[in-house]
Amino acid sequence: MDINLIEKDNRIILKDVKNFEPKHIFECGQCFRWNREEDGSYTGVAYGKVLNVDKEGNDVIFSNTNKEDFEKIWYNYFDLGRDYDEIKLKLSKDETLRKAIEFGEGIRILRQDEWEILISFITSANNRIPMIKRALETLSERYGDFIEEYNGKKYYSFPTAEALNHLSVDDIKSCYTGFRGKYILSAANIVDNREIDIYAIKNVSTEDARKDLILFPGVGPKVADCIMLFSMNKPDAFPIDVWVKRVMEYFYLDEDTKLKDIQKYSQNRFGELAGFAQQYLFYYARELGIGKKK
DNA sequence: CGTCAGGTCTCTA
DNA sequence: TAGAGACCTGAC
Repeated sequence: MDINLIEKDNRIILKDVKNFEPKHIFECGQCFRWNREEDGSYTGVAYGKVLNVDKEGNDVIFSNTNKEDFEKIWYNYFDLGRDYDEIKLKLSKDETLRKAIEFGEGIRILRQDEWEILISFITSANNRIPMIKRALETLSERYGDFIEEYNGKKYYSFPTAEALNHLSVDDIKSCYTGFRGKYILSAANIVDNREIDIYAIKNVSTEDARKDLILFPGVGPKVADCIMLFSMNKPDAFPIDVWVKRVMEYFYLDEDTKLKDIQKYSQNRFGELAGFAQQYLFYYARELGIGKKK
């Protein structure tokens, strides 16, 4: 995407940006450490930096940053090199997706850190979003590094595998992780001891990456697909959570379709763009409560 | 008080 | 190989 950017006063302004809506990006279920401010902007931490993102008209404003970090971190993080017009055009041939895309037109898939996403989605299993956020924030406050205070709030980086590997299960459980604490510690152990190189998995095929990820305890097919989609640039991954299951059954399939059959159907129907379809459908389903039983 | 939430693990047939 | 139960925790 062509970027027309202005740098001033510790800000980067991207002029006339299409396919970029902070609410859609930060609330489509892919990230847990971005929070809405009173003015409607979002502040979050990624790659050890604090950033505030806002939109004014068609301009996107990144505050608390500079051109160097924009080029080094944020351009890639926000997937700004990808042509979302083309993706939307292809997916819009499907009538349900056309509506979902219209609804979440500003979604982009973030390119997040593999380790952080591994732990984040292990934490997400059978959990609620506010609880997941609280657990990850607590882990960061206690075991990450203090970065800076921004608008009166203190921000911490996500703890490293090494930092977590030094802890006991009870330390990790006391961060509201519940029964997932043992999985988190185990993942820290595996990554810190380099039994699995979490940063090399993206280099193998989606099918092989899924097999590698499932070796981590607490990682099943759904969490593996989240990790691949949200941190490994594998857009053919299609995580099926309760919302996606509901929306797929509601629009495309019978009730009580088995996960494996939904997986097959989606892969077949959406192919290389399945992950993007998943994001539009998830946001559409969750915001509208589609298929939710009373 | 049960139920349930961004699933996965364990055990059984 | 498939299906049932258990599982931290807290909000309803």
